[in-house]
Amino acid sequence: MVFSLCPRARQRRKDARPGELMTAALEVFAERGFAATRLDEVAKRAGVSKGTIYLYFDSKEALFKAAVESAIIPALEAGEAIAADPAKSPGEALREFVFWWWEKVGSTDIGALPKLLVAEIGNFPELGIWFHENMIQRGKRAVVGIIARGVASGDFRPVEPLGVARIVFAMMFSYVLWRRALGAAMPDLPEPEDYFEQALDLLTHGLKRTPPCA
Amino acid sequence: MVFSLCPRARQRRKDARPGELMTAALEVFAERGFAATRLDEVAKRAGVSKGTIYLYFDSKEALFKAAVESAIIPALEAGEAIAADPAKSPGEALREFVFWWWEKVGSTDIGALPKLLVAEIGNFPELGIWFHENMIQRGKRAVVGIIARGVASGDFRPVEPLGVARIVFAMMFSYVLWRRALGAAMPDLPEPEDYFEQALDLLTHGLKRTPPCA
Amino acid sequence: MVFSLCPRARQRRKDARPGELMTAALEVFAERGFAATRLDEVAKRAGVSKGTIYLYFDSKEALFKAAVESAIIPALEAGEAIAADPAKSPGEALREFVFWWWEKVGSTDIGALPKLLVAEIGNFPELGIWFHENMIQRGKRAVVGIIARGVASGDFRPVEPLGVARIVFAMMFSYVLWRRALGAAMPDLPEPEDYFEQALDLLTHGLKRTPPCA
Amino acid sequence: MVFSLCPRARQRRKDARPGELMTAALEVFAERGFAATRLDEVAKRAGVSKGTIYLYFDSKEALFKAAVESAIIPALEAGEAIAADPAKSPGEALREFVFWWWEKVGSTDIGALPKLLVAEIGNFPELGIWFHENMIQRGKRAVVGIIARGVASGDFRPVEPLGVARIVFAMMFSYVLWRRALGAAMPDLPEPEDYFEQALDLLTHGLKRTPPCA
DNA sequence: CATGAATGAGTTTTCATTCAT
DNA sequence: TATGAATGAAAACTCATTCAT
Repeated sequence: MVFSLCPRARQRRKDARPGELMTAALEVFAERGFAATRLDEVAKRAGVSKGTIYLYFDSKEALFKAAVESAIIPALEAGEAIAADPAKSPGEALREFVFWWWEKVGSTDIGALPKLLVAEIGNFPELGIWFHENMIQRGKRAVVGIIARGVASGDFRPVEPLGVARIVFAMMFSYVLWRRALGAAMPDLPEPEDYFEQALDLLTHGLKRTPPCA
Repeated sequence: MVFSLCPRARQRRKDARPGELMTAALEVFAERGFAATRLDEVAKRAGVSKGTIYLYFDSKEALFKAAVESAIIPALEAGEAIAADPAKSPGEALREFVFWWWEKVGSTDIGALPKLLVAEIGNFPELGIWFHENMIQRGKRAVVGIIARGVASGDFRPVEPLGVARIVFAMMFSYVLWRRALGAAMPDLPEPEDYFEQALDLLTHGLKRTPPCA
Repeated sequence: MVFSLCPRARQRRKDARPGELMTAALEVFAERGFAATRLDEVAKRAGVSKGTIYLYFDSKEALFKAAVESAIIPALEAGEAIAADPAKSPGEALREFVFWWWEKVGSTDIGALPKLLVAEIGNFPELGIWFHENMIQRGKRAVVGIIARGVASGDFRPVEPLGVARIVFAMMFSYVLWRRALGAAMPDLPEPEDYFEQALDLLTHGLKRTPPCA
Repeated sequence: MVFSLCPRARQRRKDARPGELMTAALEVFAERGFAATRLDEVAKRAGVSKGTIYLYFDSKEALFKAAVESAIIPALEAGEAIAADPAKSPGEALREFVFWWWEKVGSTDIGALPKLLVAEIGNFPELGIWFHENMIQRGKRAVVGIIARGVASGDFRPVEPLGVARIVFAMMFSYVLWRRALGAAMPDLPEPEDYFEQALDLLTHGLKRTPPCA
């Protein structure tokens, strides 16, 4: 058997195609936004011709929505798995949540969604509502659970759990945007481990020096 | 021929036109993104006809850049004024910085820039570099100064000032994006005062309960 | 004043444009059918660029419907005027109706509709219903009135008026189609006056020789 | 490998394919017109895949022409048989011709041709010439023969035979178009027997009441 | 032979840009 | 200056035609 030097012009991969197209599309949409994305470019990245897209999707908008959902669905499923493990201390659980999120969400395909969302929400308002209800709310609930447990156990000060969740999300949301959107322009952006470690430390111990006991 | 009843009106109008156009443009660009923005819509919001735009700007891109700069310049000028007032305690100075930023930047026209930046950086990479160098770096330097002073004075723990600045910016950046982009979809978004107050409190005192002195 | 040798590239004739476009469109649609008509061709015949069409019509289909209606409406109005003049003998009234129809309908722009209708009814069924109700029914009613009057007065045999109307319409419908569609292929097609004269004579007196009175 | 249980089926199928395709094609072409017809639809109606069409026909146009001819050829052959039977009275012969035409032409696949012809003559002028020469002329000659015989025998008034043939064809042509094109929109269209009976009666005896012999 | 996924030329449609008024 | 009708290049979309299986 020999290796084909030139890839076959016409491949036949009906089953794999939609996924390939959605992956390529999500990439370009996240890079350029919906309106600035040319289907030619998506087709090129998926290694097919423009017309092929229309075998699987009715329109550019349909492709956009399918691509977004295809990234969201595994995130949703992953979200189900975030069970606050009661064996862990609340501080440990929070740390695990953040690192789990980065590994399974922020650093994967799904991590392209926040940028896309911010950019396109003005043009696809229903996308924002969907995203908020299904992703943000759900994530916050997980964090709120952890914090509330910590407050109840006396590990944490009597803080407002939702307020803490907002800060945690601000930190994750910002990092993924900075990395995805401003990556090239921000050479001083730290590695995720360092960033999250440092941020969690600050969040945990605060800025203020604890006065020595008298 | 008839006499104009108000001969100065047109003159005044003429001088104000570029500004009016840039304001309207920034609004629409921030809402829809560069590619999805129609000059028809910008013209309509500015109350002029589409052709008029071309009397003042060479192209859609020129208008975009002018609109962005017109929002950035006052922000830059305002930035100059953030002198860390040595009379204030570091904690107080940080709080003042955050609220000043919201009042003078986040809640004004300039607050549209982060969304625009996130959305368009893929299409206008130079915009990202410019923005990072002129806005983010400068802002961070101000915060770093405050934190370093606090650490030196013993008010703060010996934290890494740049790391703190990142958290502070994450909090501001996220809030302005949530408000601008997700506003309609997030009915539970708190008022800025509450959000920043709560976040600063957390940042200052941390989550962890301080154990009572033995 | 001199005559402009080259027509101005950019004319400004907002009020006249829709009509010009619809006229050109009806022409091409009638020639080629809806699907085979290219908007480029319509634009060329109307002396504008392709984009101009979209200033006045939302889509090719909208242009099609507007063009059809614009031809139908004057026909409808003309139809209102067909009052069976009671001063005329029924034979005379029938003759006048047929010639009026040819002059005001068959030989005008409206005469393109039957061909268009036959060709496009499979793709635009609602067009057929509209056409039948508004044009065919109305025309038949006029003829039925004339025939019924003739039967009542004893000028005509006791025929079924609707059956006669069908024959009269068959004759008009066929002629207009033959002339419009097959014109080039049927060099022996008679002039309308001769055709209708001959047809009316046949219809009036029949084929059968009247036996001489005994 | 399995044995085919019915080894001849495929063979028989293969021979029948072109005919099945042409029948399906004529149907769709007559419904939608040439340009609006999708080969996908033709294939579906013929129960094969789109690619199969190209095993038998070089192009859409070739399929169109073949489908048209396949309907025309039996009509031509049938036409040869219309010998004016001298045993019949001219009135009887005319009546037989019309009913023969309906049964063998108008109500069969061939009856789709007039609609197709009217619709596509602008795009296929040669089709019009062919159709006129081979179908219309030939049919008219048959009718002209009958009428001339009737005039010569004194059964008919001394009418112009070609003029009569035109009326007879107008009646047949209109009916087949109305039925095929406007069928759904014209619920009051009479049955062919009634229509032709009534029309022939009118044509034979005329509208005018014959004055009683003095 | 038959299939139907893939292609790409050809159309429709959009909209930044121009320019006669 | 200001207007907005007109333009035409560019992008979305369709579908006859091809070809690997």
